[in-house]
Amino acid sequence: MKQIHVKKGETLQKSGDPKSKVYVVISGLLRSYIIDEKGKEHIFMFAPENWTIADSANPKDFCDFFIDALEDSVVHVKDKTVDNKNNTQLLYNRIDVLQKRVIMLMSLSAIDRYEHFIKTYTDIAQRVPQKMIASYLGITPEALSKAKGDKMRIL
Amino acid sequence: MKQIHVKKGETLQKSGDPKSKVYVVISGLLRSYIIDEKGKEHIFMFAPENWTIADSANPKDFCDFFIDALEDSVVHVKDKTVDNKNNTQLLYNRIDVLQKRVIMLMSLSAIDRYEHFIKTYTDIAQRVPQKMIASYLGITPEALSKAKGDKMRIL
DNA sequence: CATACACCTTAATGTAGATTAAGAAATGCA
DNA sequence: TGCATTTCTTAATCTACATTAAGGTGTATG
Repeated sequence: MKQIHVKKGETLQKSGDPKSKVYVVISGLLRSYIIDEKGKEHIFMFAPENWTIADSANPKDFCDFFIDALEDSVVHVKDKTVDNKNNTQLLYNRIDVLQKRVIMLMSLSAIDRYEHFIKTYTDIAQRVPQKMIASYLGITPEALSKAKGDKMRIL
Repeated sequence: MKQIHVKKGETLQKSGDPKSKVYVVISGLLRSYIIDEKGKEHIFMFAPENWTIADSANPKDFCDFFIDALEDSVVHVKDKTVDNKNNTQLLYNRIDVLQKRVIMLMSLSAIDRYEHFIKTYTDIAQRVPQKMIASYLGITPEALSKAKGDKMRIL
């Protein structure tokens, strides 16, 4: 298990890479995202300190995701085949987050998803540009800006 | 690990139930779904033979999901705390499916999600009413009906 | 058989969010 | 400090999907 330093903007993993690793963020901030057929980015998740970020859970598959650094970061790189007792709890946590994510995408409006995001990830929300939050929420930056503006005007 | 018989329409688990189980479908078909604040159903997943269906992965949390039978089914009911070696692979598989689901919700149109669903779950698609597929896709039955109609007319 | 019920379709209208474009503000860099 | 680049906002227009409502089909039930 080695520890590496990555500069802001540096890419750790590209979609299609054969071997994906598990990255444990010691300090800084990483993200994972896809690029769809239209060339549009969709951020899948952010990973600040003490979070784990990794690709499609199955170690034998190719990567779906790009993973890069949004801030200068220090990262532990682990091999997926390394399996320890605690691993199961980590997997449960990831499934839990994913389930909630799908539910939100299906049942909440963009602005509701935004507010939930702000509440749940206050810290992250202050550290990434708004357009990245929009990407995470599954909407365009313009739509988010407008939604926020509309909200303000009502209050 | 006990085996139970459930009739079509029977509910195995309700949102808010304190203890969630893991259900392994021996025969028949189950589904999990949520009911949002507006009372609208959103199907999270279908589980035909040999599939596992379970709630929010963390065993200590309350259930998010309703789980019921769409066909007369035979189901193994397992306790989540029962942990064996194979379990890890099952968790990886679930994470993989969830990841792909989120990606689809964010990057594909309703009709594209439908076609992907048909391709991936041909069997399921023939066994559940269309309105349930719509719910799984995150759209209304009307929208799905229209999208299909439009598609036919173009070809 | 008749009636009810669940499901599918079609159509009219409404709306959230996409797209495009332009300018303003913030940030990075020489 | 000044310039360049990225990010945010606003606004006009467009489109996918939601909502509502009505009618049609199949199937289970008295």
